[in-house]
Amino acid sequence: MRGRPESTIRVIYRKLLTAYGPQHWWPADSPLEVVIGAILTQNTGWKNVERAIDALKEAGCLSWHRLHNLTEEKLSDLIRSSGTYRVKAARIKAFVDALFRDHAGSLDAMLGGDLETARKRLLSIAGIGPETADAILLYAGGRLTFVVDAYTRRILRRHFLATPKDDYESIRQIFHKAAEPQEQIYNEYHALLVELGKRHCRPRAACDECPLRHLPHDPSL
DNA sequence: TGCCAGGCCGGGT
DNA sequence: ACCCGGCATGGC
Repeated sequence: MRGRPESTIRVIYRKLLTAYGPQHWWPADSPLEVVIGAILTQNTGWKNVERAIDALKEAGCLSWHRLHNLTEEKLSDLIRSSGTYRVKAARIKAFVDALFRDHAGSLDAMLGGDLETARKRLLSIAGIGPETADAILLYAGGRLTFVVDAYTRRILRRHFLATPKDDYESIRQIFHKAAEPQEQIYNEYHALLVELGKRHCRPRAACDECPLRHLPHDPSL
C-alpha cells in the first residue's frame, strides 16, 4: 500500500542533505552574533561579514551593552568591510535600541512569546525585513519559522513550485505546509538551499552536477 | 575588470 | 500596487 506521495518539498530536502550533509548553521558563536550577522549579510557576501564581525570582536564590542554605548559613527567604522556600512550601523543601532527600550536588553524576551507577535515586533524595527526577522527568530531564537531568501525563490521557480508572483509570505507558507515542522529541519533546510544556490544559481554556474537535476525543472530559470 | 552578494527602504509612477 | 535607484565593500 502506497501512502500519499511525498511532497517535492520534502524530496528536495532529502536530496540536498544527502548531497551536502549537515551545514551546521548559523555560522556564529552566540545569538548576538546571529543577529549582527543577519543584518550585516543583507545583500552582501558572507566573507565580508566575517571580517566585520572579527573587527567587532577585536574591538571588544560584541556585547549588547557595548553596542548600545558605541556611537553610530564608531560602529560604522568597525563594520566597514560588510559594505553599505552607514545603513547597517543605523540598523544595528535601531535593533539594540528596541532591545533595551522594549525588553530590558533580553533577547530571549524579545524573541519569545507568540511567534507571529514576536515576528511583527522585529518587522517594526527599521532595517529588519522578513528575511532578517525570520533568520533571527530561527537561528538566534530557535523559533519555528522558515527563512526565505533570493536563492529559495529562484530554486522553487526553477522546479515549478512557485511563480514570479509568489511573494515572501506565500513562499514561507509553502514550506510551513509541506516541510516537517521541526526547528532542526527548518534550520538545515534553509542552509542547504543557500549552499545549492551558491553552487548552481549564480551566473556561469553549471547544472550538470546539481543534486536536483533529475527533478522536473526549467534550466533557463 | 566589472559584476555580484544569504535585503531593505523610500520615492516615483 | 508595482518598479527602481541607493546603499558600498571585497571576491571572483
